[in-house]
Amino acid sequence: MIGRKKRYDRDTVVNQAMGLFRSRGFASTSADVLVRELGISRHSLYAEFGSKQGLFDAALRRYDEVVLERNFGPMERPGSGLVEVRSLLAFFGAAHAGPAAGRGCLLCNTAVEFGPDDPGGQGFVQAYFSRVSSAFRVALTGAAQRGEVCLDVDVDAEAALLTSVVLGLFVMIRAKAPAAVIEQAARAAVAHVDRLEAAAP
Amino acid sequence: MIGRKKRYDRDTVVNQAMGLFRSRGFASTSADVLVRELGISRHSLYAEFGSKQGLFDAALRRYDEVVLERNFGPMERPGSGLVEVRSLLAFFGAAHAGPAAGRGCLLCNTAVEFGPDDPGGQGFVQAYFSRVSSAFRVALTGAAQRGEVCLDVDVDAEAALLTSVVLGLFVMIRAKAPAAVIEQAARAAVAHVDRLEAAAP
DNA sequence: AGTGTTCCGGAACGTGCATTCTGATACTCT
DNA sequence: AGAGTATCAGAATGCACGTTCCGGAACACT
Repeated sequence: MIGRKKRYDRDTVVNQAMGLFRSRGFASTSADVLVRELGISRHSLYAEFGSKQGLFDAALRRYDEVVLERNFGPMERPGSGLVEVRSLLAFFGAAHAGPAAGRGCLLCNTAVEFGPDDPGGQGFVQAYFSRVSSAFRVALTGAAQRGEVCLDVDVDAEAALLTSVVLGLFVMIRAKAPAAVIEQAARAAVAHVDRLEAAAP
Repeated sequence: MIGRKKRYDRDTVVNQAMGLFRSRGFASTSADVLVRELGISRHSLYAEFGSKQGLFDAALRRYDEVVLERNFGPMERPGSGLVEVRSLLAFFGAAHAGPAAGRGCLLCNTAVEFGPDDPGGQGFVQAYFSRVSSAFRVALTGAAQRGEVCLDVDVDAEAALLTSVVLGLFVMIRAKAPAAVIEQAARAAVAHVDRLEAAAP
């Protein structure tokens, strides 16, 4: 390797871009803003990522690897069950007060911003829906196998319902809906999960 | 009234603008597109609405008056109950195949596009959250008073949960998530409402 | 030190945007 | 018909955007 040292760190740049896109959306995060906030030169941005879209793709991938992994990973691992589901719902129910307030979920925001058009042609949004609903399915299937829930529970349908609930929570967290509504929704979702438990263990 | 006749109809313009903003979002619906699609001259657009934002405000108000009224109005009327709730959920569960496919809900989309920033300073998004959650609350309260549901049901929490569910459905309808997930989510939500019914009538 | 390569800061380019302006057109009223 | 007014179609304006280009600066190697 010859030449001048990079004054930026790729990982840091992608992480910060992830935060900017999450707060402001893709369209209204201008190249100017990116250069100003990321501490990377305009030239390097294009050399490293090709385009604003390229950086966005990298940010989406990173979001999947880091944030979705942290949130949904526990449900995806074998042996997961209702504990993990409840924990996730409680976490999102409190997220209106944390760093996600006014930002929501990057992938949910992207799904709405781009609508049916795929951003970047790599299927991030569809993979997102698939990952979230699968995570719930895995956890509920595990719970069913261990007898944690009634046998007549429709795992697929319940997983889809919980997917819808968390997407709705993301919308409300993003738009700063009243904290009470967010908290109550999460609490009622936990109560719903409780009701899936087998009556007689 | 003196002078040339308008060649546009204000109501039609607002309705069509509502559709465009719903499909493409605010930012990426350019003034060019509006002029081309609405059959209104550029000059008249600004004379009538002041700005693109002014037209957007009118579209949001119209959406509230027409679409929200049609969908959530039945639940808001006194005497509503579980029938109206179930009917709404079933309707949204089938919306992925209708004209809303790839478009979702204008106000949900706006909530995500603008995030915590109010579009137009008239509180449309917060009023939206309030209206949706209230509609569910009214219907559930009515159901409780008529003994349709168990007395120990937390009406506020259930209303918040259903709000979250429909917002999530809107996201999935907008981004064309798999039809099965949307249908299952709505079906499980209906089943959840069924379970609120009093065991012994 | 000198040379080649890589990166930086910022200017420059072309495009598309929201908005305003201009001359022509179509209508109402006398 | 003629005068006056409101609307129309499209050009013009000014700005912000994504992207490219350029001269200088910093590093690795001889």
